Formats: sequence, structure tokens, C-alpha cells
Amino acid sequence: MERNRSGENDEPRRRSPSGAAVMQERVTRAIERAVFREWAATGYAALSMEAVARRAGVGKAAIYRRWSSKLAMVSDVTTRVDLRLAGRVSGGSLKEELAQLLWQFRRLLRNPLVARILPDLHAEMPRNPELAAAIRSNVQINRRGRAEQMLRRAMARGELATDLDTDLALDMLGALIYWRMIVTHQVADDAYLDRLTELVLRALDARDQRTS
Amino acid sequence: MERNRSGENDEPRRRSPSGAAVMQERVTRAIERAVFREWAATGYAALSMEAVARRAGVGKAAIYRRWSSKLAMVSDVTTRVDLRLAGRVSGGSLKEELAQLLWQFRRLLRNPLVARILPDLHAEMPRNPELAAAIRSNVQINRRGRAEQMLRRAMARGELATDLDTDLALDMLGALIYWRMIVTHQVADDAYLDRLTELVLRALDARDQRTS
Amino acid sequence: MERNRSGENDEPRRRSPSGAAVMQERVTRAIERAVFREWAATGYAALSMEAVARRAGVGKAAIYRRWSSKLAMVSDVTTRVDLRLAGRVSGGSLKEELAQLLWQFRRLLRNPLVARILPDLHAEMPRNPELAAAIRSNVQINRRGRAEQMLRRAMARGELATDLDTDLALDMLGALIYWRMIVTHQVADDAYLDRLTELVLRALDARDQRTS
Amino acid sequence: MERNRSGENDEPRRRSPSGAAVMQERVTRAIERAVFREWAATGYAALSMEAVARRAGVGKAAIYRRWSSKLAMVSDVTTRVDLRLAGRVSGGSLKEELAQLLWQFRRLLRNPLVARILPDLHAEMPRNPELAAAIRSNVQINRRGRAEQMLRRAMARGELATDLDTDLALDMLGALIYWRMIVTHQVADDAYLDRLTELVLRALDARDQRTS
DNA sequence: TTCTAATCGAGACGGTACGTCCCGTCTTGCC
DNA sequence: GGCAAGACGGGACGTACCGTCTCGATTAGAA
Repeated sequence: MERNRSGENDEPRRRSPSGAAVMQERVTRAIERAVFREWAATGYAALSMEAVARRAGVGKAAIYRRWSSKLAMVSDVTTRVDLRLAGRVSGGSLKEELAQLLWQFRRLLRNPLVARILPDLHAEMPRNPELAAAIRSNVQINRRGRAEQMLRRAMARGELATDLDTDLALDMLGALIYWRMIVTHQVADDAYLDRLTELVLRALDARDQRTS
Repeated sequence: MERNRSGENDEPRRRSPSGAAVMQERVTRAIERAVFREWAATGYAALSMEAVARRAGVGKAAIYRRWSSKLAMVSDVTTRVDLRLAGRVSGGSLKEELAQLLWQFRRLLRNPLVARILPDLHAEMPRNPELAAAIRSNVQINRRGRAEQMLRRAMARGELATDLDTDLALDMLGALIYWRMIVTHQVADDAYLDRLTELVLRALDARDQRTS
Repeated sequence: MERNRSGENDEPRRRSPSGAAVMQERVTRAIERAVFREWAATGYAALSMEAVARRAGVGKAAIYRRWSSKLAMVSDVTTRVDLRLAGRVSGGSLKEELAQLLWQFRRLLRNPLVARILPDLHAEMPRNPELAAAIRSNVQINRRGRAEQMLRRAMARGELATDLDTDLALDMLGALIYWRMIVTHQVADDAYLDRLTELVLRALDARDQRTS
Repeated sequence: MERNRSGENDEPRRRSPSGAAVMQERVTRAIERAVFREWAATGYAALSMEAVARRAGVGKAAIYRRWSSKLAMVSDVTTRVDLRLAGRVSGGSLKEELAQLLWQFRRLLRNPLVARILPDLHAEMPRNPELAAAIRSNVQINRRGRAEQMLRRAMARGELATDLDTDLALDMLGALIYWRMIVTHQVADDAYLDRLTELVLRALDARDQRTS
């Protein structure tokens, strides 16, 4: 497992433009790029701050000035991926919206970086309350909020009972794909998602309003 | 993140019994215990052989004599734990058996060592094919097998349709509790398990045969 | 043979002065002191880099950054000590200068560090050409040179024959005290040095010029 | 620096002859042979008990049953060499006996094993009182005693003054050769020994009785 | 001749040190 | 004041020996 040697950094090192706080931004970008490259090359556990700094052509201090630890850096960088990969959910029926949600989630989990860092984050959470809080507020609530809105819209349309067990319903939307892809590492192809959609609708006792 | 200091090992160090080749067995046990405790405390990536040796009151060589690497040690030791914690499932109806299964799974995940080790394991699997294979064959298949037998018994009793989507059904049995307890760290109290039981039965389109 | 335990280092660890690149110099000094202390306590063969680092309150890397091996460190550090301990020799007569030389040498050998390090050095020399060369050029030639000048001055004054066997004479000046103090570990008190002075003068066939 | 591998021992391993306490003797011999071979191959510092045991085809316990440490083993084995190399001193005159003594000493110090282990012993003595006592009683007193008898014979013959400073005289006999060969590593050829003989006689104020 | 005690080779035991790498912090001098 | 560079103390890596201890087999001398 060969690492970078001195001078093998990927950044062009043009200091001259001499703008202002432009440099800091450039440094940040260079670090982010380096994190992704190193991560892909070595995996999370073997990802060393030294290698990231070397690859980015940056001092270690510049990294620690921005993030307090490898995990913090990595989870922050990851968050950007998450947001970029998330999309809007809208459609005429619960079934359509549900399918969009599941497909989006699958797309997210198919991103190799996400698939590798998510379990790391979940594993670290019980050992690291601050991280846990950050993840919960930034990622889960966000995602859960969007799913909840979808359910509420379906209730408003009469597709779902208004006394639905929302809590449990929301768990179902994330749990099965995560379990399938991250925990048991089985395939989750289109057919599986179709079957899963039907299962969820059945479990939620959904009624199709359009055909009535 | 506090580690052991010199002399803080957990083993009583009684050499005197002096029986036979008992010592080697005792050393092995001490190492296994230490692996679990260290793992729970620091996580897989930060699990150091030195800390394990220190905690077990053992020389590093004694560990390397048994396993060639951290991975080998960890995947060997891991395969022992699940079997010990698993129980039997039997009862008159699908609902009863399902409840037993869910309660057992919750008991397993409430074990702090397991709760901390499992996500680490899943995080490590995609980076480590050998470990993944070991886990899959020793743990998951075993557990999935027991759940599948439960479903088959219910089919035989007429509680489930014989064309049931078993694959998806099995996912449901593990996914939600795991998601709830390990991924999102929400509470999974008795009421939640009750609601979950009902949800699963509804999703599987189960029919209660006793009342007919 | 007790070694240092954690925290028992001899250095006060005051980082605050914060002057300039003073730190590197301070670290170097601390290592040198530690080398001498450890050497005297355990001998060259048992001198471990870890013990030196511990005693100096320094990381091992700080040592290896300065010297590539134990030998390099030791032979470099050694060459500094002799010069500091040497003194001037001057006086009206050969007898007086000779006495000064012997007393100086005794003072050197009475330094416990020197008394323990010198024989180690001589023991190591035949096994280690580089060390031998370093010692020879830095220490022995220096010392021998000063003694030779003393003899030449005595010749100029007519106290010694000009065809004196200088080689042998120089051996005599060092050999007996070393043998007495280092090899056989007998006492070398003032009376002994007086008797030795007379013996040397007799062996060299010296003539006192002042009384003529 | 290649060492022995398992099975590469030099001893034929014939247990069958089944004599009596013959085995212990055979083991002892095998160890001694192995010590010399290893020593020659690696030097004292790198001489490991494991390698000696391996080379001798013997368990480590068999060595430690005989000697308490590497140094004890080595100095014991060395002693046998010393005794074998020592000879008698006898002749008609002090000059002749003195020459014999010096030549014998040179022969001893020319033995590479002796030349390497003697300084090790002297270096270890101040750190190891037991070893010091053993060396002093077994080696030095022995040797010093033989030299003293030579001086007494010379006094009886009238070649030396009866009020001779014996202490100092004895030092001279050992000091210069040791200094020359072991400490400064200069050559000590026949011419040097001749000159040294003359120097000693002059220092002792010896009178040749045969020509008078 | 049988039994008991000692010794054998083998190798596991708890340790220490090796020289290297990386951690996260701190210092320096350039820009 | 942020930057890159890199030294700092620290700790873990996997290996080699240390000196001790345990093992079952072999050998010893006394009963």
C-alpha cells in the first residue's frame, strides 16, 4: 500500500494571485479533494492526516485549524456529498413519492464514500456524544423531516389514515434499504425496491385515492 | 478516551493452579475477554494489540502466536459471541414467535459490547472481504436461518401465504430494530416492539388461524 | 539493575522560555546528559534508546532524527566529554609537569561516568572500526599530543635525552594509572602517584637540571 | 547477519550411548563449543543465548542451569582459555624470566576471544561486584602471584633491591602491554617487547648479577 | 528391576527494546 | 495572521530475545 512521497501532491501551488481570503478557500478545497482521493485509495481506517496534508500540499496545522479530528473532517466533507445527492420529492401519489424517496436513498448509499463512512459514523456515535448530536441534527432530522412531510401530504390526500403510527412508518422508510445495503450487503436492485414499495404501502395500510 | 495504564489489567494472574496445559487455555480466554472490552471502549480502528495485551495481562507475543494479525484475531473472536447470546424461538402462533424473536434481538443489541461492536463490524466488512465472509457465514446465515424456519412453520400452519416474499420478510425482522437502536439511537421500548410486531404482521399479510 | 520508570526523567520540561530555535538545542543537551547517565548505569551493550529517551524526557524520534544508530549517537556524544575535562600542563620542571599530568589523568578517571564509559569504549573499539577511528582521532591523539609536547620541552631543557624512546615513554604516562584504576581497581592515592612519578622519571633516565 | 535456523545445530545428537552422567558432560561441551562459534561469528554484544542454545542443540534451561547469565557463561568459558594459554616462567636471570612473562601475556592478549572479552569484563566489574570478586580471585591474584614470585626470586639472587616497591613493579608488568594492545590498539611487536623489557629493568633499578 | 528424582529439548510465558510511522501540538520564518 | 514545513512528546506497530516456567520423554542412581 504505497503512499505519497514528498512532493507528490496534486495541487498546483500557485500562491501568486495573492487575493485575500481567497487563499484560505483554496486551501480548504485542496484539503477536501485530497481527503476524497486518499479515502478512495486507502479506506477510512488507513486514511492518515499526514497523507492528506501531503497530497493537498498543505501543512497539517491548516487541517487541524479547520477540523478537530479525522472523524470531524471526514464527516463534514461527507455531509456535502449527502446534500448534493439529495433531491426533491414530489409527485401525484404516495406511491410515486415513496418510490422517489427509496430510489434517492439507494442512490445515496450506492456512493462508495457514503457507504463506507456512514457505518463508521454510526459506530462512532455511541463513543462520541458531540459527533452523535451533530449527525442527528444535520442529517437524520433533515432527512426524516422530508419523509414526514411526504406522509403528511398523503394524509391530506386521504391516502393514509390520520392516526398513522408516523414514528414507525418513518423507521420503515430508512431501515430496510440501510439494512439491505449496509448491514447485510445484499443486492438492492429495482425489483427489490418495487417489492419494498409495495410492502411499505401494505404496512401503512395505504389507500389509492386516484382509482376511487 | 482513557486507556489502560500499566498494571490495570483485568486478569487475576493466578499461575499457581499449575494443573496441566491449562495455562495456554487461560491465556486465550484472557485475550478474548480483553478484545471485547477494548473493542467496546475504543472501536475497531483504534483497537491496539498493545492495549489488548495490557488489558489481558499478557505479552504481545502470546497474541501473535495465536493470530497473525488484528483482523484474524478479531474475526475469530467475534464468531464466538453471537452463538452464545442467541436463544430458541418456539410458541403456538406466528405472533408469539415473532415477538420472541424481536425481544431476543433487542436483548442482544442492548448488550453494550454488541451494540458497539456490530456497527464496527459492518463498517469494516466492505473494506475487508475475509472478515465479511467470516461474519456472513458464521453469524448472519445462522440468524437468518432461524428466522426463516419460523416463517416456514407459520406457512405450514396457514398463518402466512405460501407465496410470501420471504426475502423481504426476513429483512423486516432485523432491519427495524437495528435501525432504531444502532443507527438512529432512538428508544426501542416494549410498546415500540408491540407496535412493530403488529406492523410486521400487517406487512406480511398474516392471518390468525386460532380465531377462525 | 533498576531503570527509569515512566515520568522519572531528569529534565525539568520547561517549554515556556519559547525563545527561538532554542528548543532543538535544549533537546540535544538533554539527550546527551541522558546518554551519559544511562551509560554509566547500564553499560554500552545494555544502553537502550528507549531508556535514553525516557531519561531525557524526549521521544525516540528526536534521537533518531539526530543520529542514525546507537553507535553514531554514542561516538558523537563521547567525543565531547574528553575535551571539557582536560586541562593545561605547565611548570618549571619535568617532574612538576609530569605530576600535573598524572594528577589530571587521575581526576579524569575518578569521574564515575568516565570510569565506567572508558572501558566500555575500549571494549567496543575492536568490534567497531568507525567508533575506534572516532575515539582515536578525537581523544587519544589529542591527549598523546599534549604529553608529547611535555616530553619535548623537557628534552629542550636537557632533562631528557634527545634519543629518548618517546613511544614507550608516552605509554608509561597513561598505562599505569589506567591499569591501576580501571583494570585492577586498586587505590591510586597521592602516595601512589608520588611513587609513580619517581618510577617514571627513573625509567626515562631523567636528569634534574636545576641543581646542576 | 544470518543466524542459525532450527535444526542447524552442530551437535550430532547421539543419545544412545547411554553412559552415566556422561550426558551432562556432553551437553556442557556442546554449549562451550557453541559459545565460541557464536562469539566468533557475532561478537559479544550480539551473542544471544537463544543462538547458543540453537547451535548447541540444547534447551535454554540447560544453559541457565549452568550459568546465571550471559556474562557468567562467557567469563567462565573464557577462563579455560586463559589457563590453557598460561605457562611456566623459569630461567636463569630476571631479564629472561621477565621476557618470558611479557611474551606469555602478549600471547594471551593476541587470542581474539581474550582480547574481546577482557575489556568487557573490566567494564562490567564496577557494575557487578560478584563478577568483580570472581575475576579478582581467579585471574588477577593468580597472575599477580606468579609475577610476584618472579620478583622474589630476583631479589634472592640479588638482582633487585630487597626494598623494591613491589606493588608498583607488578603494575608495570601488566599495565603497558594491556594499554598498548587493548586500550590504544597499537602494535606490540618483538622490538617493542624488547624495549619494554629494558624499560622495566631500568625502572626497577635491576643489576645483572652474572656479569659482576 | 522398579521406582523416584533429576535432567533433557522444546517452546510458551510476561516483558523490554528495536527502528518506523503517525498522532495532535507547537514553533519558526516566509509572505 | 495565516501559511508550509517540520520538530516535538507520545504511542503502536510486528519481531527478536530476555530469563522463567511447564511439559512429556529420557536417563539416573537408590531401593
